[in-house]
Amino acid sequence: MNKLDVEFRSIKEMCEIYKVTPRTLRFYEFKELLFPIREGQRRLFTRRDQARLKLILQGKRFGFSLEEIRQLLNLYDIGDQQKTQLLKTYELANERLKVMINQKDELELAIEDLKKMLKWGEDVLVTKGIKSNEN
Amino acid sequence: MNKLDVEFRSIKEMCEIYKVTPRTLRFYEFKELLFPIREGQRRLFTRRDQARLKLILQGKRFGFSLEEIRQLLNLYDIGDQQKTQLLKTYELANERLKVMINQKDELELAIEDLKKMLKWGEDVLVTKGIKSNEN
DNA sequence: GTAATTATTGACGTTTACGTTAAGGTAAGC
DNA sequence: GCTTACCTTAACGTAAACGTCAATAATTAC
Repeated sequence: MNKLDVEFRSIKEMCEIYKVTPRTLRFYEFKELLFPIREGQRRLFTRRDQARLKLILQGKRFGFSLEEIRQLLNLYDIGDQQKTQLLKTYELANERLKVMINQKDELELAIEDLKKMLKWGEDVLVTKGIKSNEN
Repeated sequence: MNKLDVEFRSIKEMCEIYKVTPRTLRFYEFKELLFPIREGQRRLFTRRDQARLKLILQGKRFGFSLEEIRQLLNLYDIGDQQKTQLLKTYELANERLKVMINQKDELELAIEDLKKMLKWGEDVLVTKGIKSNEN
């Protein structure tokens, strides 16, 4: 009966553990990303919901939209998935990876450009005696 | 009288040259990023507007918001700027650079994680005979 | 002189991922 | 019996950066 390994969690517990707001969890349920069961009115989040939430948060880090994440979550509900669907999901993730790598390259370029601009701006500031050139 | 070096440009010309929509240019004017003059009703974009637009598009690449860009544009209108303001602008750009570098690091981490997930997904697909392991 | 082109202002619509009240239900503690 | 804590649904609000009409005007082409 360990608090760290219970079957169900209240919305509050979920919020504390995963650093999200109640609104967020309800929103994810509304969007069919989570499927908490009910005890009367109240939501009880299962282990499955917790696993899914972890993946949702991961997915957000990857820049997936919630809708994309919803699709990706099917990758973890394999039993009832058709092969085609599964493969499609895999490919979706692959495409996202490409996008992310492009983003990274773009970002690196932008960083370089901004660095140049800063150097220029620094020169201007130094010339105008607003900033010293030490450091 | 070269088309490549005229004093004023119509909104249409601007759109073609800089790959933006009329709405965008009007929006930038509304937001006080551009200051086209008027010939009757019509807007005429000056060289200054063009220079500013280039910087706006650059700024967007850097992930600046339009409001931040509006402030940064003051860096190029130096004559009437107070030193304090100028330095502040410089520092704003510097902070943005830090943010961008953080973003890049985050993105690189996310890419690595996604790669791992893809590898795992690939294994699953291969195991299930949905995908071959060649390539 | 009329159609086509290009322009204008105005204003509501779009997207995403929630935030923010409002108004109330339920259970525990004292 | 009352407070307090926690929960619920419903529904409008928010941000950014424009998109997308609508209605109208001026210019140009033929």
